[in-house]
Amino acid sequence: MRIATWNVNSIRARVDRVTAWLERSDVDVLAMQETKCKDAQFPVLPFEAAGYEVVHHGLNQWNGVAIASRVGVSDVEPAFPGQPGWGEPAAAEARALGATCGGVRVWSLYVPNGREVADPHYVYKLGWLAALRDAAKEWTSPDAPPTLLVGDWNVAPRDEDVWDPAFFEGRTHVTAPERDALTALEDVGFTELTRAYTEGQFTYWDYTQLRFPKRQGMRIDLAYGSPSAAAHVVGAAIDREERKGKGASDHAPVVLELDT
DNA sequence: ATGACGCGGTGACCGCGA
Repeated sequence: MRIATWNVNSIRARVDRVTAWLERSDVDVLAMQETKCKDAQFPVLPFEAAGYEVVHHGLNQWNGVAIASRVGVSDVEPAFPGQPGWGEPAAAEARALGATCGGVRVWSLYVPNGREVADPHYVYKLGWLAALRDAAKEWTSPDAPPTLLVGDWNVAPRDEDVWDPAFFEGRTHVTAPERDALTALEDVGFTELTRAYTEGQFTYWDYTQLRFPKRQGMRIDLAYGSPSAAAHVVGAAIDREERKGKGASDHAPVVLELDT
């Protein structure tokens, strides 16, 4: 089974590219982030024509997460247990969608950006990741299905995961508390699954400043697996070709290969 | 070649992304 994650940066602007990629990539499940639309606006027909069912969670033009699957989708959850909200008063955002596809529990996650270290959004980001860790504790028990947490984590786990650590000094995505929040996932039994197969590669390049042709990117799109999921991983790849050309998302798709 | 930001919604700008 092949499972991919991709921050598509608006599914309505990108649906032709995304479905064309699906049709030639032999991917069974695609987790998408930043669909930027409400459920009724999601273009399901092109996915169905390609042979995929789609579940989507979108409340407005911000955020939005989806899962397309050609191996079934069941037990859909539009948030993880304890997921914090944002705003005054705090309200749930469309940043997490869980579904069981081909026997694997897949979570499509769009972690809050954080904006700046001094911004309340940064506090929200850390709280969101802490709550996810608490929920994930329950997903490593022997009777839980193999679980994958995939998406745009908005954290570069190591210095080598950004093109210039000095550029990011004092900025979000690289701070110790953010990195510790990912380590905490490992402490409850999850393992990052893509790095071993994609060393030195990035998943995101800013649209500005010629970041992509200059190879100035970040590794922020990651896949964490529970022990029973990690045991089945036999490969991973970042499809950098998809960042090229007019109409590309600023993120590349990340593909995970399982021996199931 | 991989090339100088791009979404959506609103209203001819702005919020947001990272």
